Amino acid sequence: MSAEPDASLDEVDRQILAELQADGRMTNVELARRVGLSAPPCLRRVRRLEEERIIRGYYADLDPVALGYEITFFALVGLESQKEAMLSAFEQRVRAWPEVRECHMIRGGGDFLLRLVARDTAHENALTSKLTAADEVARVQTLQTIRTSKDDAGVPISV
Amino acid sequence: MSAEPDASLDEVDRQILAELQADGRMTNVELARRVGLSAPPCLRRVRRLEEERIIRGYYADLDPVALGYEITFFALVGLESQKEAMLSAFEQRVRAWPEVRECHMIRGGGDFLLRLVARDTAHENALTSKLTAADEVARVQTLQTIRTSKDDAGVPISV
DNA sequence: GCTGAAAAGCATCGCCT
DNA sequence: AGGCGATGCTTTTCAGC
Repeated sequence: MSAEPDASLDEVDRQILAELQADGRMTNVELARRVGLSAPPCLRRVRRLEEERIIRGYYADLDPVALGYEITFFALVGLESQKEAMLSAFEQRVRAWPEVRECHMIRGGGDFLLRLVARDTAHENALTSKLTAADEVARVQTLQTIRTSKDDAGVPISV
Repeated sequence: MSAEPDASLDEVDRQILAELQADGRMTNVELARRVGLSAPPCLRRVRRLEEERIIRGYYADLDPVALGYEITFFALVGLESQKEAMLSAFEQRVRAWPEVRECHMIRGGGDFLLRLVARDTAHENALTSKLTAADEVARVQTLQTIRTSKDDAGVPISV
């Protein structure tokens, strides 16, 4: 499923990826200028990177507060058992909750780390209760974010 | 610092945000068609949303593995004290580490949740050691991701 | 605050190096 | 592989509703 047959990325490809990671709406002409190519070969490289799923998509980064989500929090969730059926059942359950934005299974058995958003404290409490009440769930520890000093998407790119 | 004077987003604005959150490279003509506007007013709305920092930017979503980062992990870091000077010192320290992609202060005093990427296990161990060795740090618990079943950027948008 | 036309700029193709 | 030139869209501005 993941992208790299040989991961044949030369320096120009890495520069393209770094530029598009920083500004995904840049025009191809501007991108070409920055990496020192003319427009057509630059576009061909971008298309190849998209086809090989090295570029997985382009997203607008929105202010959660402007959209009514005052709270971002994480939850460490421990399940009743680490049987695969139960792990999958939990994953399927939270997949359907729009407030759960990320769900990561953690090494060590039966634990998940979730990232959630909530409109306010009442909404946050309701979500925590809904997690605690789920059949598969044994314990929930919420980690409420009170300040975020760094929030970079993606990965570092050394060009 | 955050964006909303009145958060005057009508239904069309929300639709625009939902579309651009899903595909940040969509042309303005296509966006206008989807939200039922002609191109010029649609572009004006997008510009307004950008100026008010409701749209904070656009980025390409890249495959970490293709760029050589096999491992994503989280770290729960407890500091020696919760004095503001020590909290800031820790934040400044990790701001300079490119492998630390997110740094969130957690309610309850002196704890941080970090998201990090590493090229391999050796790199991950080195990062964990570097965290443990930092002056401000009392304890580090790494939460290694073994499978991610949901990884949605942004927030849910009810149109 | 929208529409429609027009100018400028961009994406993209075919061909050449 | 990269560059050039041509074509059809897209973006962007501006007048008018």
